[in-house]
Amino acid sequence: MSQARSRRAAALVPAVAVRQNEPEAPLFDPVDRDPAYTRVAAAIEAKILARELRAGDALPPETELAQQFRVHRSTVREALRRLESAGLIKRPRGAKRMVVSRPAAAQVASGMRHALVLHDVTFVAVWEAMMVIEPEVAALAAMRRTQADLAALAAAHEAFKASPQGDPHAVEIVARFFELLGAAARNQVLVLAKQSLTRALAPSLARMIDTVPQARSRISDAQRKIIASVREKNVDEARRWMSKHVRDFKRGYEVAGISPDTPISA
Amino acid sequence: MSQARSRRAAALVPAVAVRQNEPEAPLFDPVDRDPAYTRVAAAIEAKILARELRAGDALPPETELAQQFRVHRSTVREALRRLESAGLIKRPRGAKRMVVSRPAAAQVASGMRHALVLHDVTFVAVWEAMMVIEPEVAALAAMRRTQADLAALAAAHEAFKASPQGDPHAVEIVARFFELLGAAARNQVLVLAKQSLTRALAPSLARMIDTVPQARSRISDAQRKIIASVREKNVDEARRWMSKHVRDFKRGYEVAGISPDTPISA
DNA sequence: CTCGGTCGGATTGTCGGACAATAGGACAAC
DNA sequence: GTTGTCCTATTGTCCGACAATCCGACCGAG
Repeated sequence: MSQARSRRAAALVPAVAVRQNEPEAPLFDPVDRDPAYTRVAAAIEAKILARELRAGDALPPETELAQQFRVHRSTVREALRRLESAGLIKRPRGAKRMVVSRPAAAQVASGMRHALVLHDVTFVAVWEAMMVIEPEVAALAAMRRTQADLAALAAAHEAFKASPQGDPHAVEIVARFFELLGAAARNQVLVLAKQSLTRALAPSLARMIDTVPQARSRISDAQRKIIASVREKNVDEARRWMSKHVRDFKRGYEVAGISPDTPISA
Repeated sequence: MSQARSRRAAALVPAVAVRQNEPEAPLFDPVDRDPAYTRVAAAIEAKILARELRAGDALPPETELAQQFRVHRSTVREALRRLESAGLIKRPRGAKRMVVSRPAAAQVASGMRHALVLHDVTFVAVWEAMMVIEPEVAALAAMRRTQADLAALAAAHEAFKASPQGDPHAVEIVARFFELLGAAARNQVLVLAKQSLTRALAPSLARMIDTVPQARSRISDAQRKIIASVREKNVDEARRWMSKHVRDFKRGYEVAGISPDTPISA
């Protein structure tokens, strides 16, 4: 560290630097010269992660931040946009000051969705991940579900059955079923991962449901079986049925004539 | 809430708004009045997701964007910071213009890590997720690994064995082992999810390894077994050993006297 | 003809300053 | 108490400016 600093100092005095030439250890680190807005953002981010600024706290006004960091207000604002997009701060509707916040699940999910879409991730890849995660989540849900969870799941199931053929909302209801199951599993990490997957799959899933006639009844059946297993805390059954359920999605795609290698475009 | 809203709306059209007052169906949607920088960011983001702007393309200069959107350059810059933080655009070292890019895995992972940390997610929660994902990833890796994958895994394994007791890099090497296995599994989605988990766990894992004397040899053994199974394409064995391996982490924490409910603080 | 130096144009990073709009609070009027 | 009014703090947006730096072109020396 102090090495690096003194070396960098030498860069300002060419005569010194030219004389030494050990081939090892690149002699010069790339001089770190990131823009001020980056550093300001990093400084605030650090304070948030270190809990010195807690969720709900209001940030000092921009002018004050500008004074403290000795930069222009515009620079502070650019830093704030950074943090805002990361979900670390936000302005509640109709509030003046920015407040510290914790990134919402939806935010993380949307970030992952962007990544998946732009990396041309295929349908099978997402499906495979679901095959890994969802059955285990169902199993956990079967172990930990409460009465409230069951009620919510049942409600979602009814909503799906009630949704008319060709209803564009149907997919959202399916997604909600998955999310509720995640909630019942009481594991925030898996919930986060799951949510990204369902969100990514939703658009193409919608096409599939509309194309394959028997899709709706199969989904409905699976939901019923899963709810039953979860109600009875039958862990293995829950896992098995969810496994079937997810596997069915792929079958649906095949029937619908959608190639498994289709990238999940927005 | 809706009271306040209708009041504000009523200000714009007093006569009409005042007359009707059904309590249901909020009568007015909240007028969307998001700042310009949000809309600019959204507009560019849309073009990127729609592939009209492809990764590698250079964005028009800020002044030009400002002209096109009819906003000031400062406003454009705030929008750019938004997209930059989302990983949708970036400035390659020493490039002038911004170029469109696809969010790197590390970026998504760090986003998820922030979320996990700030939501006080506990060690067990992350561990549980690993228990779900990692064994299946190992299984996939056993099916799909190439010679190159094996070589890389072996190298990482050797590096770990060679790392001196108390080496702070040891954890990084463990993490690399996991990442390489993910790469061998040929599923970008799981890789993304995995990476977030190992990153989140790394700091506390480091403490654990330094505290528990037998941790190093157990990890080393597990890696050896896993590599062997993957080499022989023995799917079930790979899954089993990885399962053991991850389970061992929790045991290590218990031995080290770290409570499973410890939040994974940075 | 290749190599290093120089120059100008294009763009970004940062700054100073300005102003309208609005949230929040205090306070008076009904 | 509710409503209207005024004040202040703070944000959203703009204008204009300038240094730093990258790039490419041009040029002179070996």
